[in-house]
Amino acid sequence: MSAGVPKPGSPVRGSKTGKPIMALFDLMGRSWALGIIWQLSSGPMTFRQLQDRCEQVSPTVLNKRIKELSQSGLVTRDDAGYGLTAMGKDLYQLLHPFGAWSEAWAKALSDQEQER
Amino acid sequence: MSAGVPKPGSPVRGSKTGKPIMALFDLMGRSWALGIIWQLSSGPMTFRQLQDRCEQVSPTVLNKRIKELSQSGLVTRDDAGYGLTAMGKDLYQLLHPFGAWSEAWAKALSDQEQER
DNA sequence: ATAGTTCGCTACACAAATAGTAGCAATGAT
DNA sequence: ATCATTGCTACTATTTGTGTAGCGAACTAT
Repeated sequence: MSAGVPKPGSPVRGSKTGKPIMALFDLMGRSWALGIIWQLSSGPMTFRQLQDRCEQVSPTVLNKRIKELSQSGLVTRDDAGYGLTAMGKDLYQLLHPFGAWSEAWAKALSDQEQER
Repeated sequence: MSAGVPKPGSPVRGSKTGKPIMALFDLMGRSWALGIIWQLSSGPMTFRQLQDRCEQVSPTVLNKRIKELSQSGLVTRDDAGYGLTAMGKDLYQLLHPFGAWSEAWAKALSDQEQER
């Protein structure tokens, strides 16, 4: 049922409507997609550097994600290597708060474990 | 390589370190996880209502996601049905801006298509 | 010129996740 | 007793991801 790269307006994995938010969720809901954007936020890097940063994600998937994210206008490649486009950086701005939130979430979960 | 429900501190799918942000990305990077939180933000609902809202996601996956999100402290169930916990609502606050962003993204992509 | 290194990536076999359909046990209303 | 609705579970088919090996091109050093 997958329809290739999630593109707003056309059906995507798990969504026949293609509502932009669903297309975005599909794109972000693929393995390592979020991680790749997260890592690239610290600046452009080579394929292999990116692979290392993403804890040895398989080249198969990395290449696939890169192609998808490129077609979605979030990632590009230039002399410096792979990096975020303006739109990609824009998305990262929304993603950034998740870092701090995840720390609080981690703490809440471990506290909750203590109680048991 | 999956390690069940992504839990900060322990290895997760695609991450051996278990850094909170990676655990969170793993959790969110599963099919329909984001969509479920998105839908539940509009209030509690039954299993089947949620399934309908999520465009007929298979019950297998929906049930799996619900269990994962419950264990992660983001979703609960009460008389009114399934709903977001306080922490879940908190996460949704971060997720909310993605709605508007995805619309802009959709527009940018279609404009880009016009140019070709 | 040649040998070595690093690069982006492809090929392939295996494992895991998801889709999609059918249907069951429990509950409540008629 | 019948029927509808609930939250699921079982099952198979397909898709997606993992993990390893290695190729061809580009660069570097000898």
